[in-house]
Amino acid sequence: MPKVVDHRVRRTELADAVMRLAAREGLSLISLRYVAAEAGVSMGLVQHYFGTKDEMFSFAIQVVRERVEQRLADRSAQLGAEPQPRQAAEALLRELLPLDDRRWLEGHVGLAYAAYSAVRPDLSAPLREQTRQLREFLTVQIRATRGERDGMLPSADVAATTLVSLVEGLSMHVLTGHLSASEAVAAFEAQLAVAFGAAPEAVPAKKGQR
Amino acid sequence: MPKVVDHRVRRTELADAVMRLAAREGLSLISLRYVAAEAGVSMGLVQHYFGTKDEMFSFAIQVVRERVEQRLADRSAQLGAEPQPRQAAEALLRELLPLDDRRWLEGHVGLAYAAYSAVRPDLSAPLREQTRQLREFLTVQIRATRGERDGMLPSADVAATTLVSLVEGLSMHVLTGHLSASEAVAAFEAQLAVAFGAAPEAVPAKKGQR
DNA sequence: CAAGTCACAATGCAAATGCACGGTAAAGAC
DNA sequence: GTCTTTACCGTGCATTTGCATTGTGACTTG
Repeated sequence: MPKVVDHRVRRTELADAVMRLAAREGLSLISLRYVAAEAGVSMGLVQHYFGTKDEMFSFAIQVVRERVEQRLADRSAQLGAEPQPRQAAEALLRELLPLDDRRWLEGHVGLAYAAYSAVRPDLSAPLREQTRQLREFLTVQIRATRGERDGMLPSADVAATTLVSLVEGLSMHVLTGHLSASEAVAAFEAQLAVAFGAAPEAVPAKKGQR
Repeated sequence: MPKVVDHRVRRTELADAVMRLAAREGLSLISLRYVAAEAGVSMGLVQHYFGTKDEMFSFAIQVVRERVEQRLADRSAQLGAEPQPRQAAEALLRELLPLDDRRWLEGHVGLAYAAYSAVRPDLSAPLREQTRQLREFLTVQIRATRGERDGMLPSADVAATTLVSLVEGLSMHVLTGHLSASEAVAAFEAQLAVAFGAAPEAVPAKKGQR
């Protein structure tokens, strides 16, 4: 074997270029040459590591998914062994909102891919599994918190579904400029209180405009 | 003037072809020739009515927006002059969920355009205004319903923001196959009850799987 | 009927696209 | 040393792209 090159590393570098372009200019005008230019390499190299454009795209979306998963795992570990259910749920979901540059970029990529994979369902299968797990986790956390009485509150799995979908919708509205980050956070926090039936703890109602 | 042709009509026919393609195959591979073929016309005709591809796209998104607005207006009129606030809110928001073929198609187009316009903010400005109005309307409805005591409920505008974003997120998850329509409806209904602080009215918890 | 205007068709074209392919150099195997 | 494998480059190519341009027939107006 000649020059030792870790394929995964190189491919990930290229996937990074893809993501930058997807976030900055949109998925549509991503070409092999454009990716090569963005990554600062030759086009032959891109071809060397990805036989086809679709393969490159699939890999890139997989990288995004793994990163999100990693971030969630990190955040989870950071909470310790026996975190309070509500704190855990809040931490994980908040991690999905586009509240800083990195997550804003990832959100854009995610949005682009959501539209893309709405047409190519094969690509969205792993992502689907990921959100399913998240929903399941939330259901458990919610159930653990309010075992006693869940009066007229929605059932735990409905509450979990609502939280996940709400975060998705809020993210989308932030990314498209329909909402400011602080508005999104306010709505999210309020919903968290609803789902866990927890203390109102004086929602500050700080509403920064755009 | 020779042959009388209503430009708006022809352009809308073409926009319909664009929307069908966007929903079926995605925005990315829409070409002028492809649109022409889908509409069953020559490519010269497409060029005749749209000077440029971007112009065609802008027009198509505008049509989608106007249709949604029209549907909301119709639904609103259908409710009579003095509808109950909660009924009105439910009807309008439910109109936005992809619960039948037509709205499923429109949802796909909307998702594609959301991703597209996340990169071209100029196109998303009118759409932004539209959701702003919807949010405002909901705020009024919510405030009207629970004037008396709004104990630990989130403030009316936060509740409105939450509803709109939730519907958006639920739609997205339905369109990408993460949720079934009935799951989405269940979550939506539950949230409506939260926002309006209304009767639990026995959420049937019917959860059809995908 | 002459003239002008407009709807639409057909072709052309430069640019960009994804990909195939051959070449080169370097690093290990022997 | 030779040989083989691999990383990477460069070019070529058929296809597709958006758009310009020119042509043609139908219709209205004078």
